[in-house]
Amino acid sequence: MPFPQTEIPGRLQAELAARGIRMTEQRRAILKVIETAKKHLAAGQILRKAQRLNAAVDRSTVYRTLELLKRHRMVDELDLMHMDGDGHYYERKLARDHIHMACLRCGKITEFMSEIFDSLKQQLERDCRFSIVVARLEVGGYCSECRH
Amino acid sequence: MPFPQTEIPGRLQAELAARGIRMTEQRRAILKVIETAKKHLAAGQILRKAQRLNAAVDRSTVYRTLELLKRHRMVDELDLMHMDGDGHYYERKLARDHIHMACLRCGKITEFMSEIFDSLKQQLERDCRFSIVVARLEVGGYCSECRH
DNA sequence: ATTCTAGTTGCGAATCAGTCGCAACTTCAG
DNA sequence: CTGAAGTTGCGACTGATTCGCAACTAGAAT
Repeated sequence: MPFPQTEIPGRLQAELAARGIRMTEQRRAILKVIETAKKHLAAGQILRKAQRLNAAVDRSTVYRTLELLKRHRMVDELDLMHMDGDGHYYERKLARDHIHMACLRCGKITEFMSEIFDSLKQQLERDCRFSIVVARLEVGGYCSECRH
Repeated sequence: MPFPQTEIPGRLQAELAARGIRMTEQRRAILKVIETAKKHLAAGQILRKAQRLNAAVDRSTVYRTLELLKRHRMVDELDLMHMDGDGHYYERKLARDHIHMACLRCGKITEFMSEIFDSLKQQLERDCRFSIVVARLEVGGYCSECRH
């Protein structure tokens, strides 16, 4: 994730509290997994990691919590060009959107922030009179090491 | 789809032929459905429409043909922000990429071409030394009629 | 501290999109 | 017209995600 160091531990928990959402042991475990993730995690991986913190965490609770976090725009759901099956990946939503580039050969995911991307979103808001809630730009191709 | 009028009927079929790919009745039906589609179709809808042209078309043939077309970059696979379930949508790939905006209230999909989008892709190629094969920008939010 | 209730959970069954193995069938080059 | 390679239908299967429901709990009100 870009600039993870700008994140405060427990931030997600605090944000949920601020919105008056109930905290449970299970949610705490899941939030911690998402906050400390070093890469994009699929739901199944979040489940396994959360269970290491609290063995009681159930699959459906993970899905329900992800749903909750999505609804509150605290995580983004990614496809990462379906590099591996049809599942989704999740990441903490940060202040600024970024682009995901997936290398079709080595599978590496590269993240990139761009002023041009920001302008493009402004253009959509302005020229299409569209009020953006989420914007997801995913690119598939070959990274600098893999393009032949 | 933008500028459908620039498309020649039977174009997909011709392109497959040009690549030395075998043509079958089933594929003809599926290609026709995709070419004449007025909106983005999910695999199941493509199946039903293709079966009207040729009752023998099977679900797996639809999926296998979509896979083939994706491999040859003749269709793009979209999620359309998962407005309805987790399935995918398909559309004929045209010369120029475009952006998909999905209204979270009315469900309308708006397509938009943008020079800024083109520049952004160039920036990724240049600054990240990334060789783009597919780029998918999907935006969720509220369209001009639905933003309160 | 105790009570109460709306919100949350685990469970297991269900759903749903997409995949696969295989034998039968077609396409099309020669 | 023939044969090999490519394609198909079928039905079983997978893997991700959802759901109904009874039991449980967080946290506000007492």
